[in-house]
Amino acid sequence: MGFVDLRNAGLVLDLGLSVNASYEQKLEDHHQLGCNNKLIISEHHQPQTYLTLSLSADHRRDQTFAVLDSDSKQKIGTAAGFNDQISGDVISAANSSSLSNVISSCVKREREVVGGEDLDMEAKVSSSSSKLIIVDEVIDDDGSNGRKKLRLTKAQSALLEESFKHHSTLNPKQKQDLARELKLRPRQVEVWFQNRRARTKLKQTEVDYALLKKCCETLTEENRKLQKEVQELKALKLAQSPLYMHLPATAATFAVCPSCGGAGGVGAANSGFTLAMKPHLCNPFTNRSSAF
DNA sequence: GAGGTCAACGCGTCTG
DNA sequence: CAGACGCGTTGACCTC
Repeated sequence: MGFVDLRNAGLVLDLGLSVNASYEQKLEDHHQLGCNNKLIISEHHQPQTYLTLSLSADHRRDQTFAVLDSDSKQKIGTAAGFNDQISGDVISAANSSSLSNVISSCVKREREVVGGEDLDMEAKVSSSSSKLIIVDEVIDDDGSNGRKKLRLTKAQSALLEESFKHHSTLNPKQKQDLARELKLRPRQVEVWFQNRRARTKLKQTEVDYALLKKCCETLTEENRKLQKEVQELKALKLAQSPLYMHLPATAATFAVCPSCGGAGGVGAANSGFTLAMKPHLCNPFTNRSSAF
C-alpha cells in the first residue's frame, strides 16, 4: 500500500451526505454483518481516487471528527465521526505534515476489527490523486449515533459456547477463524469471550458464596451448641461446688462421669450428685458430635 | 415501568 | 508499546 506525500497532496477531511453506489453495496454488506454505521463520503469523491478510513462500530461513541484546513493544516472544526485518539492523531500528523502514521494506525485498528478482510474499510490512495478524502462512518439509519443491540443467533451462540468449552481464551488465529465462521467481526468474538468469562466467574462466585454461607451457618449452629454446653457446665459447677470443696481436686475432676464405668472411684461412688450428671460430660472435646 | 440479560464500551493493568 | 484481558458500566431489548 503506497501513500502520497500529503504535504503536496492537500488534505480534505470531510463529512458529506452523498453515498456512491459501490459504497451503498458495501454499506448493505456492512449492515448484514450487524453494523449500524453508515459510510459517509465526500461530495468531492471520485471513484478511482480516494482514501477512505472507516471506524468500526466499536469506536462510535464520543467520537470527534477533525476537519482540517488543507492549506493552513489547522483544525478548523469537529463533528461526530472520529474518536479522540484518531482525531488527535490526525491533528498532530497534519501539523507535522505527515499522515502516514495516522493512516497506518487507523488501518491497523480497522484491520484488527475486520480480521484483515477489508470488510468495512478501505484505504486507497491514487498516486495521481490531488486530494485525499477520509471517510468515516458515524450515523445510524435513524440518523442517531446510538448503538443498536445485536442479538446473536442460536447457531452463533451454540458455536461460541462449543468453542468456549474447549478453550476459554482465544489466540488471534482462533479468533479470526471463529469470526469468519460466524460471520462476525473478530472484535465481537473477543467481546463475547470476555463477557462469557465474566459470566463464568460470576457463577463460580455465587457457588462459592453459597458454600461459604452454608459453612458459616454450620459453624454458627455449632457455636450456639457449645455456648449452651458451657452454660450448663457452669450451672453444674455452681450446683456442685459444696461437694467439690470436700473432695480432693483429682478425685473431683475424675468422678464427674458415671458413664465411664466407675472410673470416678471412691468419690464418685460415695457422692449422690452423679445422678445429676449427663453422660456427654465425659469428654465434650473428643466426643462433641454426640453431645446433645 | 421495573428488573433482568447481554453485547458493547472505556479504562486500567499486565505481559511479551 | 501494542495487544490481551479484567472489570465496572452503559444502553438496547425483553419479560413480567
